Parts: sequence; C-alpha cells; structure tokens
Amino acid sequence: MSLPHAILTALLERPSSGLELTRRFDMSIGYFWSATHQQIYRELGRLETQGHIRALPAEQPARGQKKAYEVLPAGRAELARWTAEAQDPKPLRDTLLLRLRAAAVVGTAGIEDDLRRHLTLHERQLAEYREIEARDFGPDRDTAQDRLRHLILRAGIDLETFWTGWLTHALEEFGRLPDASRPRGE
Amino acid sequence: MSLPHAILTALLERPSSGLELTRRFDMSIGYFWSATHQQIYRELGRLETQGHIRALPAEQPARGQKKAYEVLPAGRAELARWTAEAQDPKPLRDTLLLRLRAAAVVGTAGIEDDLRRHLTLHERQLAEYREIEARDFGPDRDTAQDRLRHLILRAGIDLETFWTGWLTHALEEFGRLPDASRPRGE
DNA sequence: CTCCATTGTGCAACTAGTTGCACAATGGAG
DNA sequence: CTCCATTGTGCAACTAGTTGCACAATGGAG
Repeated sequence: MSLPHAILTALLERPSSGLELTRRFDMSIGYFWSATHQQIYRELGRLETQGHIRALPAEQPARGQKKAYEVLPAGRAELARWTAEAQDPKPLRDTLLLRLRAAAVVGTAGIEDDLRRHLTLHERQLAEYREIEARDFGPDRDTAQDRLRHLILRAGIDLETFWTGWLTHALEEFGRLPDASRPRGE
Repeated sequence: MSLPHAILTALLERPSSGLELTRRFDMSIGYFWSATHQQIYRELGRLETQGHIRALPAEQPARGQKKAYEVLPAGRAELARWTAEAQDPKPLRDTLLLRLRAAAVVGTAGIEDDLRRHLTLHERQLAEYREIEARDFGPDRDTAQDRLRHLILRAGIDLETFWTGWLTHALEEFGRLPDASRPRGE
C-alpha cells in the first residue's frame, strides 16, 4: 500500500501527468520506490475515484493526451496519516545472498562473474548518488526540506557503499577459496 | 521465482517437513528470504509435481501428519542452474525512506517515534547476528562452506550496521531541525 | 499528403506474496 | 474417557507487482 503514497508525494511536489510521473519515478522517487508506467496509470485512476487527486482542467482529455493531476485536501490528509503511522520494516528479500547460500551447497561455479557485475552496477549507482549530492546539496541549501532530502540521499549513498564494500570483500574471499575445497557434490 | 530455490537450498542442507522448513525460514534462511508456511506448503506441492523433490517414504502420509521431503537430482540441477544465472539486482523499495520524503512535504509530525522504534529493532537484529557470528564462526570453522556462510552473515551484520548508523544520524538531524522550520503546510 | 517514430495512456493476464481461515492428529489435564 | 491446546498441513480469496500488448495523438522526414 505504498505506491499511492509515493504518487501523492510526487504530485504534491509538483502536479504531473502519468508520463511525467513515470519519468520522475525513474529518476528520483524511484531510487527507493520503483514503479512501472502501467502501475502508475492504474493507481492514478484509483486515487481519482477515491477523491484523493483530480485531473487538472484541460481541453479534451482524451487518449494520447496529457492529463495532469493535482492532490486534493483529502489526499494530502491521507498522506500525512500514512506518514505518521507506525510501520514495521519489511523483512529482507535478497536474491544474491540466497544464491550465495545455495552456492554453499551446489557449488560456486558461475556466480563469481555475476558478483563482479553487481559490483560494477553498485559502483555506478554510488557515483550517481554522489554527483547528485555534490550538485544539489551545497552548504547553502539548508532548509528543513533540504536536510530531509539530503538525509534520504545519504541513505542511498550509505547503502551503495555497503554493497560495494561487501561485494569487494566477497570477491576477495572467492579468490582465496582453494579450488579443491569449493563445494560441489553431496 | 526465488522461493522454490530457497526451499531447494534448505532441503539440500537437510530434508524436512513443511513445518520444519517454516521454522528454519524463521531462523536462518528467512534472514534474507522470508516466507510464510502457506507459501512453503504451496511451493512444496509444486516442486513435487515438477519432480524436483519427493516425499520421503513414510507410513500414512495423511493430513496432520509430518511429511518430509528430499531433493531429487533434477531439483539439484535446477538449483545449480539458477545459482549460476546472471540476475539483476532488484530495485530498492523502502517504505521508511518514502515516508521521509513524504514528511518533507506534509510535515514530520509523528514519524520521529517510528524512527526510534526502527532503530531499536535494527539494533536487536544486529545483536542477534553478532551472537550467531560469535557462536558459529570461530577461527577453527574454516571450510569453503563456512567461509561462504560467514560471508552471508557478514552482509546481514553490515546491513544492520548501516541501518543503525543511518537511523542514529537521522534522529540527530531531527533533533537539530528548528521546530519552526519543520515543513507543514503547502 | 503520407508514413512512421515518438509520446502518452491504458487494458488484460499473469505471477508472487499475504491474510484468513479450515481441519486433522496428538498428547496431556481434568 | 473427554476436552482442549498444540502441532502440522493446506485451501481460497485477495493484494501488489510484472509483462505484454493495444491504440490514440503529434510532428517531422520523405
């Protein structure tokens, strides 16, 4: 039940059409809540019938025509309610760790390359976050809003730092695993 | 498509019944791939019809009766195939970060308590992982299997370290936010 | 003018995960 | 013996997310 709230947040930051939202999800909100354009359109429909958002008046809102939405007071209230609500952290589900555990049983053949690939991806993401930080968060931008957003970006940076560090360590370990002792059969 | 592979891994480590699997998911595999007992039973059924596992011979495998499964060669092969396969890291979806972003727009009221609660939960999890590390990974246990499992546990420890560190930092920031400047209205 | 790539919106079917139950076997308390 | 908590297995309905398309409008290339 988080996608509607992600959309409400994005629309409060700036009223947008479905496609604009999709782009913004790809660039910024999507760093911690990804969504496809199909999900977004579906949810926009729901939010509209619930009276949480409304289409901005426009001429001819037909298919293939930009239709921008803005948040109504009810939507803002719902977002505030949801934000303040206590929520448990959802348990981790990570395929890579699972695969490593499987590799401990069926053998590590093949997985090393993919670890390396993941490392590259995470390094790239980290670099991107660092650029954003350098660009958007100078010491001058220091309102409460800026600080909160910086905090969120920091989480992204720290997470990617964790992954790159851990993957580097993992690859070192793999290098040290004596070939003969690599798990394989029963 | 990871749950079946999580189950195959667990069953290779030790043949088990549905309930035993459920318990093991709560304790160990579940740290990075959680699943409910309903999911597990459903998947056991599928894996059995696919010929990846089979029920260990037992008298009277009726309802309410323990039924243990073991992995067949086809299942092991499938797990090895899946493990070696390249897979993209799935994009992050984190509610807490999303809520923080929402808070930057609708106000931070209420969220601070929950950050504190999350901090406690993550500290607890971290302590648990550290205990496991101290108990199960002495310098003596040093086969390739041990090293891989230790690596996985390390990921858990580092992740929880990230969260506790970041949450602590976030709460400090919140303390510094001048009440007056906390975002609220439009 | 015509075609075709691009932009924009959306439906339908599917897969994965969650929630809420149902019900059988077992063993100990009374 | 009877009841009831516990252990164990499972179905059904639902929610959330993914995949694969369809189709309308627009504008520039030819």
